[in-house]
Amino acid sequence: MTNRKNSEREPDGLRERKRRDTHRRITEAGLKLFSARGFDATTLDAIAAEAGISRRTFFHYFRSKDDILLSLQTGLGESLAAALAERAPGQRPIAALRQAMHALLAAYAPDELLALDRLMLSSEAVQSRKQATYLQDEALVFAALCAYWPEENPAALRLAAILSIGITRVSMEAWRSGDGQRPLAQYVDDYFDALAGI
Amino acid sequence: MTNRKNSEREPDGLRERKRRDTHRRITEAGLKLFSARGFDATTLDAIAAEAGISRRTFFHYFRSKDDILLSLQTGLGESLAAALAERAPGQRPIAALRQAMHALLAAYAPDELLALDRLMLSSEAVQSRKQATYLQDEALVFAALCAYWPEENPAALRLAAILSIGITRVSMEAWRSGDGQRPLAQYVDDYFDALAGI
DNA sequence: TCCATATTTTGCACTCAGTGCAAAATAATA
DNA sequence: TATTATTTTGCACTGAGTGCAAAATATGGA
Repeated sequence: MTNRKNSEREPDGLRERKRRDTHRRITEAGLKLFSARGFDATTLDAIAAEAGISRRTFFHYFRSKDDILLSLQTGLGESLAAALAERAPGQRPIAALRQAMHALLAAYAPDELLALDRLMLSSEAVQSRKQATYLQDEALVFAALCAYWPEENPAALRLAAILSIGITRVSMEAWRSGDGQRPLAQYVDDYFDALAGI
Repeated sequence: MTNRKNSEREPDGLRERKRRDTHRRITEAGLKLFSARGFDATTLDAIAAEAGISRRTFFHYFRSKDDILLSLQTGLGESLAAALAERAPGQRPIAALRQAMHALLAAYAPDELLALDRLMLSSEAVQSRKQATYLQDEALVFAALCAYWPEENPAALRLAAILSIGITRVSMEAWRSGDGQRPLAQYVDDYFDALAGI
């Protein structure tokens, strides 16, 4: 503990490079085996072997088998909260959220997302944990909204947060079941438009 | 398979009575031990012993340890959907949902709910699965809304479903962290009122 | 280059959840 | 009571995940 200056830095010694590499190899091994045999039928022994490490070492990189998939989830809440920083002055929360979501969508890589989503569907536990992360995303968005619109009614901001995450969720769902024909952004707009007629 | 007329009936022979009793004993044993030692520290062996059955028999009653707690969850989606049948003619979906939630709330037993909720908090897996059930509730409410308001824009009904479940969630949260001082129904009203100012 | 130290990897032994199978115990029925 | 259906149990097994301590490897300085 004499070494390592209170973290923060991203050192680039052999150690860190190897660590990142091992992490990547485990992820790749997991994805490869999951898609080949399914999540449940893939044992940690198989993943460790494929990644060229011991079973025990796996747990120094991931807390559980689930986490291989879950760690690939993009931090929706964080991203949305960050994108809110670009709001226009005087803009209403909902309008700002709509704009923030469009900004995010531009950065998405559709095909990988679809494939990952399908993999997650194959394990009940993973699926549950994934859905639970939506609530955390919602909390992050709510916090950001409170910070940026301190004069608004918190209850209304809470609802705005619920809606933004909910719209993301159902838009992705609609987009996925339409196999990505229409662009994701259009579904998002449909839902935001529907908000007026509620 | 010559017996049992395609289920539906709730026979009351010795077999069924014993079965129900065992189920109840397992639940009670689980709750007792969970609150005494915590969820994770309670083994299935301990639960089986406390309930007076063998470990193997446990799995004829529950699919997993989690399910002891999860099976106690009230079917929010089903109840809400059912309560929507009482809607007034010409009433808007949101107004009907608000009314339906009030009808439900009247039937709730606060203290048990609070205790159960706290137990669920103690296991990550249980918590995730519980939160995942919200999405199923949402789907049920959405289906009911579509059935009752076929002329409305489905996207708007989807948002209404999202909001109704979301409001339930955050109301319970606020109520729980306020330790049940204000009645749950007031939180619900606060959120529905806030809807106007979004 | 070699040494002392910090970190990572590994093996081993263990606990516990959950499953498949077949035999034993118990209830229903005739 | 005898036959049949259902439930309970024991046993042996797989696989996830953990604690511990020793072995292997990287780092930084002399």
